[in-house]
Amino acid sequence: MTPKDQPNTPRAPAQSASISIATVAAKAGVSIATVSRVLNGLSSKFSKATQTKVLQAVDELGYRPTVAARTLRSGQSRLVALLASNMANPSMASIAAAAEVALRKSGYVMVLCDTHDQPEQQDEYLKEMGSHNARAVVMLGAVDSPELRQLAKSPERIVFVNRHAPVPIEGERFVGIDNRQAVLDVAQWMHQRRQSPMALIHGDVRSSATRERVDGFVAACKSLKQALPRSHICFTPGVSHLDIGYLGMKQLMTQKKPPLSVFCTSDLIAYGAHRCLHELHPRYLPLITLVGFDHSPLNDWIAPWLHGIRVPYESYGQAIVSALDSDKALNLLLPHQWVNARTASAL
Amino acid sequence: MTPKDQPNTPRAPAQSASISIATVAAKAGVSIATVSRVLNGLSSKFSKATQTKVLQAVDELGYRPTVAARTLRSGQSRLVALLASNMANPSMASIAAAAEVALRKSGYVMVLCDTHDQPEQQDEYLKEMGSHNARAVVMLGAVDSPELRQLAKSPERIVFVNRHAPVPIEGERFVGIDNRQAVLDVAQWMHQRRQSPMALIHGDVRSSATRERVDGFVAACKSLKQALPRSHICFTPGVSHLDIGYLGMKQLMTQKKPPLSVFCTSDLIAYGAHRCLHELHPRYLPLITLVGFDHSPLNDWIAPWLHGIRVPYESYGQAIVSALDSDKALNLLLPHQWVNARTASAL
DNA sequence: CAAAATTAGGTAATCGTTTTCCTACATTCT
DNA sequence: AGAATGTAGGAAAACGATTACCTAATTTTG
Repeated sequence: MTPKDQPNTPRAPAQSASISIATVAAKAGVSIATVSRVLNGLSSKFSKATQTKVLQAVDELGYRPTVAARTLRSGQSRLVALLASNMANPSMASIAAAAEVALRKSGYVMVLCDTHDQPEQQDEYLKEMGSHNARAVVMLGAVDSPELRQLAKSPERIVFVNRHAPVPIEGERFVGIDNRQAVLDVAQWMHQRRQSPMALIHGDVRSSATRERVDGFVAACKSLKQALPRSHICFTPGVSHLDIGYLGMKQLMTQKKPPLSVFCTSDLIAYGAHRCLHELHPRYLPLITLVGFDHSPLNDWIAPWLHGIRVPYESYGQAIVSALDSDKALNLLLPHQWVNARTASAL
Repeated sequence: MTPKDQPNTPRAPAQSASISIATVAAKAGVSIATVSRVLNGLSSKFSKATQTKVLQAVDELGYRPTVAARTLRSGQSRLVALLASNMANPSMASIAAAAEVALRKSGYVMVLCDTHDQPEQQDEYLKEMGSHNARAVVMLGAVDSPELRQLAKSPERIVFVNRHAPVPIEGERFVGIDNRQAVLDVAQWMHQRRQSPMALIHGDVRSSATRERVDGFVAACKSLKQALPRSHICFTPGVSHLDIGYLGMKQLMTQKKPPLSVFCTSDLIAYGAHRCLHELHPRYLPLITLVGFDHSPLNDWIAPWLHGIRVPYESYGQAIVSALDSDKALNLLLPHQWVNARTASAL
């Protein structure tokens, strides 16, 4: 027998008629190249008539380009990775949700990664995204790491959200709010209401956002001539924000003059503080004003006693896309808002 | 000048020495094929010595395979899409976070998609994932749609979480909890505490999870001879779970005999109900027992007044991976748990 | 010891696009 | 009219892996 007539490989078993660009080209009676051009909008490369033919064929066949082939050839993909430092934090989840919607609308596909604030994890993800030819990565709470520094050489491929780059980056794209102004608003509000003594419970200052809030608040107090003794500034390292709040408040209540108003640099911290009062000092609950930072929509329902700065997480999505598509450095500061508690006291 | 010596295209600008499998092969002194075989563990195709050489070259070069090329050739990717019906729901966010970690650990990459419970969005995403050659899709609250029915023909590529497939599927992979048993626990607990009259506020029963909870609770009440009149079962279509709870409770309080205990089929509904009591009937707050369903860890902090069924969302991640890797139909029911409120009343 | 089987590894086809050359007209400029 | 420019579209070379097929050497088997 000749080598030809031995088709013992029975072909791919009825592979549901995988339609490729070639199928479309055949149906439309044009070349593969032309189909590609029409699909990619390379105008002045085809006539109106051809375009119609091709698009109709695409439509009838329900053809969709194979992403892998496109990515391989062009070296670019529509993947955008969102590296979040801690998805358990509801505000991060909000941002992720908003980002997903906005990215999708712009034709991107979002990959979600939780770095747990660990450089090794972050590096692993960054490498992974490299081998996926990811268009960009959105750093929602970046930490310093070798791979990040490497990637920072292409600043158009990174967007920093809320927390600035851990090392200064030429051409940084940033999305966040004006933390200094926000905490100034907080301090002024507290000052007007004469709710001294004041106190501050804050998170880890390795995050630039927290640092800005802490420094800004301290500075604001000073300029308003509001006392904020060292003993009224609390931070517990190594525990969750909820515990930071709980422990911080517990400590504050041991002071000779317990504070009448407490600013917490995140809502989670405020939740913790509230819980502490609730459990250990219920009589103080109506007397102490708690101010948080984030103010997710859920607050109106489950923490109506909480004042604070509302961060417009819904609009982060669009902002992130803008930063992504910007061709130069960008520092997008979204408008924040002071929100009064819905109930009179911390009850 | 000859056509040759006209390199006016200055090459890709210092493209950081893109290293491919060929680079590795050259360095290790073997063929491309051998490198590929070593990397894919095709043993009995290379010797120990070769393996060492190759792995060392890979290591020294910091080589990582290009995902697109691999996907294109093999027709399979490590992408897994998580289609969530509503990421604003904290329990979905919990599941997403858990799934991400577990999938990553098994070498998958998770793509997050929010379908907003709309069939068109869901279909769009399913198509998108098709053109990405996604390994599988995890449906976190599936709705019926043409594309889903199409995909259902390969049940090994779908995992349904919490909510069963909208149409019966041969070989369905499912991850969730035993809703019937859970609501039986609820009813029995209420019964023992003699907290009649009882009431039920539930979500949209188009979700199989909600349906099971509603039907199960009604059946349990009947078998326990607990009255649960039609007027004490509330549902408001077309609004968020928070509003369902708020409006449901408002309605219940207009009854001649307001309920002493209320079962809500989700925590969000319970939050809404609580808010209603807080705002409109504060005197009833200490008297009425609220029971929720989900019990995210945050509840201990911000809703300590809430009883309920704790759904082990942390372990969903591993379960989803198991379902994914299973070669046959699977119905994974994870253990739930009754959780008492941390405070005595709804205060 | 010859035949069969196994091991080790190279060659080249292939996956489905994008894109660089080309060619062939049609139009506009000098 | 001849040259230059623009428009429309085809042929074929990448992109970077995987894998079927083949060869040669080595080991096992009868």
